[in-house]
Amino acid sequence: MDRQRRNTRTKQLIMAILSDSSSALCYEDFDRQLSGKMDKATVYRILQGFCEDGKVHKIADENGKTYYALCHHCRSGNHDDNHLHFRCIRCRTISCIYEPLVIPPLPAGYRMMDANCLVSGHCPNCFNEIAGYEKK
Amino acid sequence: MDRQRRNTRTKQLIMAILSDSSSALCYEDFDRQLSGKMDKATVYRILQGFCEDGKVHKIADENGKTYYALCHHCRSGNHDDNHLHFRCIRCRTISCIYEPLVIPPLPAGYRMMDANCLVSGHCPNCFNEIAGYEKK
DNA sequence: GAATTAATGCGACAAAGGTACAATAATAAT
DNA sequence: ATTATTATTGTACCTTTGTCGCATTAATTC
Repeated sequence: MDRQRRNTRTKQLIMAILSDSSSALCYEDFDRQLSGKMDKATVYRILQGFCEDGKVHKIADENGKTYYALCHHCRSGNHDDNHLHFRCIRCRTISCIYEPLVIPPLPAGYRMMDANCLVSGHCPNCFNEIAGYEKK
Repeated sequence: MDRQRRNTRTKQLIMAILSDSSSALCYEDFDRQLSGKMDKATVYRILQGFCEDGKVHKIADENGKTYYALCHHCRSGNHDDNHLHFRCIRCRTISCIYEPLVIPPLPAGYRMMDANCLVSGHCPNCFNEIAGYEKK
């Protein structure tokens, strides 16, 4: 029998922060928005729980730091987050890109079960700002 | 003027380990093959240097642990490792897949500069073993 | 062989995250 | 509404992965 989840204030807060954000968030982002009022362990445990429930997925950046973003089409224990993630090298934000991701056929014998892609470059916002500066 | 590299015994050993391996290696792998004789900091620094020189590239796994593999077409300061990396969920090895990787066109405004893909599943070896067991 | 300076070993340190356990607070049961 | 149950939280501490400063060692150059 599964352990029952309880709908606590902290979980609601964290879920609200996730819903309000257009980009993926790391622990520090949550801590800042929670004004440091919640313990580190609690925040990590809640995010971990959301992942187990299929509500949130993890994204590992180039340095291994973990970011969290809401899932759109996942079910508990059956994540389907094989979409692209984009890291802007200027503003550092990571966001989900929901274009269908086509992984090329793998060499004979490989069986793919999951894909995790982090593309980096300039996001539209930053690209515009850079272009703006150049024109001046 | 760049700081000159010196061709030390340790560097040769680490390069030999990399050349002999068909999969990407993490610090522990190097440490084991060096029988724990080299200091942690030294090993990390050498690997870091190889990366700067375009000889080696880093791969971050799902948990942020770093793996290292030889580069094939990179120049110093100009890495071109946008190939797929494959993590076998059974034997845990990570290997480079040199099939051309086609990133789908990004939404308007995004400028891609680099891509990092970690696909996971079963490698040919493990898939065969699993299939073998099922038939018995 | 001597001088120069890159590389190494050592110890301490840092960031990201997890764990054990007692205290607290959602739910369920009465 | 009150009590019982047990999920959740806070606290303190630990682990893993990796970095830094600095004195010592060893490749290169002269």
